[in-house]
Amino acid sequence: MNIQDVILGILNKKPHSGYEIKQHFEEYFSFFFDASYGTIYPTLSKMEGLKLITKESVRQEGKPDKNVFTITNTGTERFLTYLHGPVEKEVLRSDFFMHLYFGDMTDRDTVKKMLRQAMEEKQTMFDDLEQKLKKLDTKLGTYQKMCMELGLAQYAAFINEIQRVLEHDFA
Amino acid sequence: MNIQDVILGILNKKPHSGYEIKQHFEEYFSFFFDASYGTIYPTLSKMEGLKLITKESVRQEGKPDKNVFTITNTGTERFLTYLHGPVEKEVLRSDFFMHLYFGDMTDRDTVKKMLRQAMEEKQTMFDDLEQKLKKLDTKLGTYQKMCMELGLAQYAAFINEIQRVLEHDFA
DNA sequence: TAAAACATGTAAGTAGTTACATGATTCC
DNA sequence: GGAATCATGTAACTACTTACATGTTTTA
Repeated sequence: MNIQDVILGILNKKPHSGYEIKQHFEEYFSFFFDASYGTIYPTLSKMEGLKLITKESVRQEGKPDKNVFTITNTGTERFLTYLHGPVEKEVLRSDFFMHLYFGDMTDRDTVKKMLRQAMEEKQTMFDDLEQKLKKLDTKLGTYQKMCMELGLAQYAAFINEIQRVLEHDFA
Repeated sequence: MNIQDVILGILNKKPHSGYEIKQHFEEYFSFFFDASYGTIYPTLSKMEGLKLITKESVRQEGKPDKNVFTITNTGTERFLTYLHGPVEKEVLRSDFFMHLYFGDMTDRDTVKKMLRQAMEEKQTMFDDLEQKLKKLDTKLGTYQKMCMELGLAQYAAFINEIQRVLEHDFA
């Protein structure tokens, strides 16, 4: 999976501008993927050069012009190749786990505070994702919902486990 | 969190060679952090230049020589600064979620297979981590165990949710 | 009139991987 | 003798972020 595959997937549903692609990332899959404008715009140019997508300038009322990108047949082919290909190993990079791992090098209270904070942050993420799921309910397909429900299940497990640890080991 | 902080944390317990550091990554926190030799060795050289660590060549019986690195006072200070500093947002990059998200662009059976495979892989990771936790029991500190238990809890939640989906939506 | 949202893009830098390259020693 | 493990390192490359730079339009 690279950002090109992800962009192709989004454009395969309907045309988007770079700005809209970034919004899609934030709205729909911020919890398992993200990319900045600094990656999106150069990638779109590159993909246009590769004939995977085409650009069209669109005038808007009350908003600046935008460059809308549409997927080509080559692009769709390439996306389906990705989709039918092997699923890459998932990568987690967690500073929270690292801090916890080395917790014995600081005092109990610092660790306790960190655990509480991590739990609260996760709870916020849980609430946000849950709200999003409710709000977008009819707009979402089965698989999009599954992604969010899986995300929620993992968040809930994390929260419960921290709660347990806080009660059991830090009483 | 960067790799320097992680290496300092490991060396703060006891001196290690680059090879041993990589082994530590794999043995203890492969599920939330990893780095290759291509990063480890150049980083160790850089850290030696910064006086965060010192190098000593050690002859071994039945094995090639190794360069053992020891943390300096400056290194310990720097590590504690990291440990007391803010916890960075965790980053997940999941090709599995991406494939699932775009599942409606392929057939049900392909998705079903993918879900099954993901569940089996997670189960393997769960089993490996659980076994490691049992095997290393006495060697692990409270916080190391917590990390592993948290990891297990999240794996279990993922597995259960996939199982539920497989029974409920793919019966 | 200032902030927020919409919109696009570049340049410099960071952080990492993969593949290559080498070599010792042990175990089968 | 060949595979596995131990051990170190470099070079080329990939992929990304952050900060910079610019500008429009709407809303408070």
